[in-house]
Amino acid sequence: MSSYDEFDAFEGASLSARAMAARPQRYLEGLNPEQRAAVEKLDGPVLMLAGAGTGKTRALTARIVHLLNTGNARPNEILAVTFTNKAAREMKNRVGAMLGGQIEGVPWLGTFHSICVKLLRRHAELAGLKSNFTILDTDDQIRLMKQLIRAAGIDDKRWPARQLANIIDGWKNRALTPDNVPASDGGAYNHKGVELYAQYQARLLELNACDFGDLLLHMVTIFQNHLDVLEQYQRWFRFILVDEYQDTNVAQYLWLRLLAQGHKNICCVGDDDQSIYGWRGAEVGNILRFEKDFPGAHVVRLEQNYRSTPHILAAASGVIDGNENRLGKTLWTAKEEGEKVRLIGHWDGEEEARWIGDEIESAQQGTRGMRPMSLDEMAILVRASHQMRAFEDRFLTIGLPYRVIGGPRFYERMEIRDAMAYFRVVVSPEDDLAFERIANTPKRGLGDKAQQTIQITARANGVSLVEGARLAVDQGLIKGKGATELRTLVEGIARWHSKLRGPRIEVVEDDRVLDDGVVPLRSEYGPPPVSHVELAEIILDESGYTAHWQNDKTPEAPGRLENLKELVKALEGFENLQGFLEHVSLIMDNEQDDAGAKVSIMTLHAAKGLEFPCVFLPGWEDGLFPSQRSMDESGLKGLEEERRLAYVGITRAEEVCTISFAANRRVFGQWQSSLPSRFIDELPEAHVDVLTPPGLYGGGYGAAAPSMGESRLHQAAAEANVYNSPGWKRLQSRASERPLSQPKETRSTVIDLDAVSSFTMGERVFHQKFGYGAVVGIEGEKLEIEFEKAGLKKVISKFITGCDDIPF
DNA sequence: GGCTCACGATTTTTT
DNA sequence: ATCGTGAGCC
Repeated sequence: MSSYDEFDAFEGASLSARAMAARPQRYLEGLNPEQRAAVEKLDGPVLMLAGAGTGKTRALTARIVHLLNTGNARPNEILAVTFTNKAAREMKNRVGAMLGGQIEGVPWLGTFHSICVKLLRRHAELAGLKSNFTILDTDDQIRLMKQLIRAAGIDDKRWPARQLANIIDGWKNRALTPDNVPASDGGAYNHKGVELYAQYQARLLELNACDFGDLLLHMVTIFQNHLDVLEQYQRWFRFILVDEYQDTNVAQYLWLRLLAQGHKNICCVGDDDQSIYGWRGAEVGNILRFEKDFPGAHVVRLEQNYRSTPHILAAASGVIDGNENRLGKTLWTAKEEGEKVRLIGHWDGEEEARWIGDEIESAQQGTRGMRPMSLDEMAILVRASHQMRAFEDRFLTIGLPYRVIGGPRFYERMEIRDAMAYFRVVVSPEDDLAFERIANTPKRGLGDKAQQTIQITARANGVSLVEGARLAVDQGLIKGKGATELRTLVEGIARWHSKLRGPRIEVVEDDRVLDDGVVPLRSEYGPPPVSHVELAEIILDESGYTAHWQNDKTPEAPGRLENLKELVKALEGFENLQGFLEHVSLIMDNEQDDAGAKVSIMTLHAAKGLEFPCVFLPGWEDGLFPSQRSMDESGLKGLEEERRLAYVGITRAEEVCTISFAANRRVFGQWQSSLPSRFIDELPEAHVDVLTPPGLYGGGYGAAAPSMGESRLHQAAAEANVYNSPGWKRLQSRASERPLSQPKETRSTVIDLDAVSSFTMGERVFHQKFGYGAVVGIEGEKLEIEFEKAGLKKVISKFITGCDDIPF
């Protein structure tokens, strides 16, 4: 019934559309009334305010399916944008699952960047580029800027390239081209910022390249300056959907607004309370202003939370209430009470890590009437990544498996970037930045002078660096070992390049553009002589790059070779090298599929969108969280963003949420004592349990806790300052010096019993994280090892492998 | 060209 | 503390 009702709202729909509308709509079942309203209100602007854990992805995907199923849109008329590839992938999968293979997919579902690449390749010439432009990552960006900075005679030590990159990124986020930068920003980068920005943009065009920010900026500029192009897409994209709208920056906002001007069917989903990316250009204002930007907007609030217990929700709400600029939502849940949010103070960061480690081990067994939990169900969410170390150290010591989420991505690793640069030069020999990177990697005896000669020769002849290198060698401008090696490299590149494709064959012109949403790529060549996977191996071998790491004796070398193998393996999933490079330039994620249950350690930012039954939130100290820097730089705005971060953290927890702080912490090598976070005061007392810190049974702090009654949590928290008294310091320092084997260890039955200590004193061993070292002590399965790089550590033997190759 | 030493920075991070 | 970078030295 209702399906017909809402369908009737669309006049002039074709018979086929009507027929499609009659399909069963199982995807609507199980949606709550608000979700359903957000799904079914198809025309006009819609703002879906989706609180944490309220089933926003579900509603969003149901909306796409509904658009298709009712015949209101064909797949290629829907533009659905996300921020991350992960989100895009998830949405694709869920839409695909709901459609059950009826429709191939939604071609214009992707990240802002991937969609812009697709668009920009079609209209590259309007931005002064060729359609095969390369996309530079941050590293390339910085190297390029450094060249320009030095060329301008600026001391790049006093004025780091990184800083310029941030400034320029900031401008691009605000959709500012060099000639649009407001005068008030003129002082940026020692008054040279705007000039260098212009130079940088010019250089990018010369290189036929653009950076991430350009993808959006170019498209916004094209839309603004070429009405015909804009109108074409305005007509084409009849329905627009945006995920995480609170994270959009000005450029993304303009891009969306321009495109939505046509049909005005734009549905933005987001949560102003989860806006935590202001520091990289996100404008909460975009979501706050939505109703003004899109008059007549329909606002739907998703407030039923399916994730957390009432105590957890209440604690989160109590904290976020402290923010002024909010659209306002009240989350509720049908779940049962559950445990209160737990709060505990510690003497220092190490003790905090030790306590959390113990808690995790007992949670695995299931204590205090709690069900036993798997390590996969637990996470530690920190404000800053340096906080992770304490946990890693502790968990390695007690043999608790953990995984760090985030951190350096696979494709950002040196060896991967080197290999990719090789592939890039082979695919496009005019890619100067890539050539620069690999020219002397591995070492070919090319010093600064030789590299300069190549640059000069290339520039003098108006050719690429590869060509320049060839000329320089031919003309004898480079001599000796370097010349021979360079000639080999240049010849190698030409040889590998020739293996990319087979012989040329006839092609038929095909200028289909938008009908299926994909630019048809037609092969102009016969099959290549070797597969691209084999070619990749050939390149890495013949260039000497593989050998370079095989000869490297540092502990990282084996891992790097392993990564290279993985890279080549990843190639198998692609048609050719070009396709792979395109994918990688946009998709920098790093799926860790390592088996076995592990506790997750990550930053609060990385945790957004995730959920765990049991969450630990350590380090709630003023200065660390909220971060001093954030408050110094952005004042109240910064503090509010930190508060939203607290909200995000608490709302990750499904069943148990434990907040902790330490009275003392080592920061940059200095001991520093700090006060509990102001956010702790904002937790509603009725939903919090104050726990007794370890080692203080019957002590002042422990006794104080139960008697809190009317007193504020703040007082309990402030008790941490009792720790600053000399007496406590003595007591505590004794407590923390207690040998690691005492009472706590007896509970650690998790340790792998198969790992018989087969190690001998003085044996040379290898550890995944610490590298090579020598065994200097053995206590059962616990080894004391003097690592060559990492120093003396105690490690469980199952994390250690012996090395039989080199006798120590 | 490769190594050592000193200096400086050091929130959060996607594409 | 620690990591990365760059200058200076062998």
